[in-house]
Amino acid sequence: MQKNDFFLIEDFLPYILTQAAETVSANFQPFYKGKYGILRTEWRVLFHLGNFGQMTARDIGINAKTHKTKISRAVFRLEKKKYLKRTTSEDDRRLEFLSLTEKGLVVYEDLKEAAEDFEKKIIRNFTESEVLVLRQCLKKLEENFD
Amino acid sequence: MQKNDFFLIEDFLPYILTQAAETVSANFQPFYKGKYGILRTEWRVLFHLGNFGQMTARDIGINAKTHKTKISRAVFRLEKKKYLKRTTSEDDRRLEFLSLTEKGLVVYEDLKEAAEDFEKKIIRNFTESEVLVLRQCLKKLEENFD
DNA sequence: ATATAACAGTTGTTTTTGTAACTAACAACA
DNA sequence: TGTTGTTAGTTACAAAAACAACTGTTATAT
Repeated sequence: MQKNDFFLIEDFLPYILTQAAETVSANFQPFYKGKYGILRTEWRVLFHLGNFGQMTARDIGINAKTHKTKISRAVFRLEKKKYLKRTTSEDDRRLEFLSLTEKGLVVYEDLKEAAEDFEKKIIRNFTESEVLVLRQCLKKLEENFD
Repeated sequence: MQKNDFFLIEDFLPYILTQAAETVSANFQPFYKGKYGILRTEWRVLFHLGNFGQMTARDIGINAKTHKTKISRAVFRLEKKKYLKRTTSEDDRRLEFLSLTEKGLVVYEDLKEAAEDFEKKIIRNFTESEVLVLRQCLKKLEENFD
């Protein structure tokens, strides 16, 4: 029972999208995991705080589309490494304002450089227009599920 | 010490690429996990066999860039569900040829339909040219790390 | 032949994630 | 003021992934 089958897994967009993301992520990971022993979610929290300054776990979770338990654990580990500090809000004592310590800021600045270099490297064989379209497409993919 | 800082995590290509992949994957998952209780790696193995016919775990691993322990356990679970069968090679008794059972083929055909529909859905707001460039870019990203 | 290395696949252990239930604080409204 | 519901964040437990060590088999090379 051989089917007239035009479907190819290697052309299936969700598959090749995930493969590309996994390859890129696997190659970027050494910069933060290898050098500082932090996981991807910790990298994300670090970069949110480095980028936006003081934030609550809640807001990081919303912005990074990451579950609160994952954020909670990442915050705990970054705190243990003394990369961030917490301050309970006076207005609403459920909230904690998170911000980077001096030590965390140093790590962030270093990883920011690494990130910039890495990004340049992965698009070195792209035209400007390709980069623009790629960004546009990734944005549209997200919007499809809002 | 406020830095002159143009880096934005939300523009960082590895980040938005991963975010897009995670969003798309999370929305596709219900089709195989919800309906058949299989995990992503199991879906990949199923689709490799449905697509290419008989294969060894080794070759699936190479093609899908997936570690052999992950493949091994996915094969075990698909076998337990009677979706695939194994045949030890006569020539090299380390090798096992894997192929879908009738039952596995039925599941594959159903999920193939779902995949085709899903893909159409996620690129519904894309121009033809955008899809082409997106595919080209994802391919180039992979090639950067071969 | 036989020792050594390489390979396909599995198993055991640890680490990380997912999910649900929980605590503590606030909000809404009778 | 209660009482009920919602929210921010944590914790406990189960599921899955990562990593290393293992078994059995084949290849290589002396």
